Amino acid sequence: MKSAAAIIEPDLTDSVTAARALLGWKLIHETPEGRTSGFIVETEAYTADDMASHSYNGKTTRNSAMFGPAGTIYVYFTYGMHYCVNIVTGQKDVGEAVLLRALEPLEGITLMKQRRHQSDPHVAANGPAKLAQAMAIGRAQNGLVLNTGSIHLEPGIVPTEIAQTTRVGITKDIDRAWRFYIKGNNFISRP
DNA sequence: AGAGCGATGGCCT
DNA sequence: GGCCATCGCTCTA
Repeated sequence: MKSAAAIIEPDLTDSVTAARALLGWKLIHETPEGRTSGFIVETEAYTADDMASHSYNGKTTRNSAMFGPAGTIYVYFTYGMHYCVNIVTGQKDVGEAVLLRALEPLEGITLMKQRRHQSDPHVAANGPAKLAQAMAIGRAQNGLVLNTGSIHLEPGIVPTEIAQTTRVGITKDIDRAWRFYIKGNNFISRP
């Protein structure tokens, strides 16, 4: 029989909708050290006409992954020491993405805590740079496409209630309420 | 060629 | 709550 063997994945067409829809999905990274995974519990959307977005001033070598097709991983380095992980959304050649800000650890928790030099799983991935470190996602993973390499996205949990706020740590277009998190979850970066 | 700065986190008070 | 470490990328000259 002809089943529509749909690889279920969140709709990444609209970046803001995708930021909300990604909550609860399971992010997985397979590395030689082992497999780590967690539920996405906090996100932020960045769009092409958004002054806070890295893509606002056009494509550069740094942000080129952001102009790839939806599902591409965009990793950037900031503050001289931190990596942050995004899932590209929207149309190819239009720079839009969803920043992953926090995970609720699921598999490989010991490894995540080791990478983070922390004993408390609650602080293992409760911030964009912590998430990147706990999952060992860095420059080498920039440009990977979800579910075609070492990084995968799978269905996870269905959020009970979603909270929406303004975004964190930006100085431009600060009024857009494009941060989403699972209300009541203990693994988010801040209320 | 070089200054300025950033979608942060950790430690200090 | 505030400060600062630290460096690649971007923009300007």
